[in-house]
Amino acid sequence: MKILTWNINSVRLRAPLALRIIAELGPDIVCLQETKCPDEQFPLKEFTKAGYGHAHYHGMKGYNGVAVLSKIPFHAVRKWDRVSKSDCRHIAIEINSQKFKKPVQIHNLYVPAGGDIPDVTANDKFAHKLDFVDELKSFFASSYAHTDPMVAVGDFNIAPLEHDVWSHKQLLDVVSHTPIEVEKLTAMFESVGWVDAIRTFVPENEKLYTWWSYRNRDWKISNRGRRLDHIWVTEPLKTHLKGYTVFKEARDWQQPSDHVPVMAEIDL
DNA sequence: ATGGTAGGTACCCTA
Repeated sequence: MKILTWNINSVRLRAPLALRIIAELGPDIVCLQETKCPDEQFPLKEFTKAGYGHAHYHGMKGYNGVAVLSKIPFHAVRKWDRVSKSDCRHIAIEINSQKFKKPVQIHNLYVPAGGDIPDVTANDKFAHKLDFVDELKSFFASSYAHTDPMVAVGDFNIAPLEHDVWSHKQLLDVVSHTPIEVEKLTAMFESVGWVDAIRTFVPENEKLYTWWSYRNRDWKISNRGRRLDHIWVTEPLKTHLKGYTVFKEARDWQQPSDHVPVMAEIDL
């Protein structure tokens, strides 16, 4: 089972790129963030034609939005408001697996970016981001057990490790890598004993990025990246992890997203 | 220290 996550930054503009990614990587389940698309305008037909006939999406006009597209059937579709906002950042599905007695929960998350100033009193968006991660921590801790088979993917907008950013020192005061954000994400990580699936394949002392700003003359030459996109699994799935892809070449395509697709292969 | 780009919407917001 291949599960792919990608911050697509407009699904209407980049559905053709999503189809190209699908053709090259062959994921079973595709989780998108920043679809920026109301549900009634979602380009479902293009994905259905490509074999992704099962869909669950939750979007709004202009901002945010998350979607799950799948080759295989799923059930128990859910969506949540977070931090008292209906801003389309958290949905989930369940799939049946022969390997586990319980269905596997798959959560698709778009954590708020948090604005520019890393100060909750000066910046409401930063406060909202921290509250959002706090709420996810409580949600996972109270809703699930460490023994539940689960996957959480998405744009978490936080690069927790020193080598998840191009310069740990220079980004300590930059939103996405501040100690308070890392502390909150770590608490969420511990809520149900998540495992960082991609870092089981790439050692922590190796640089790994999934996002490069649009605001660089040449993203590849400056290579000031961050690892903002994640795939986490719970302990029961850890020994079932078979491989990963960070599809960097998609950053070089025409009209790219600033995020690249991240995929994990899990024996389910 | 600064400003740089992109998408959606409506001429400014968020990233």
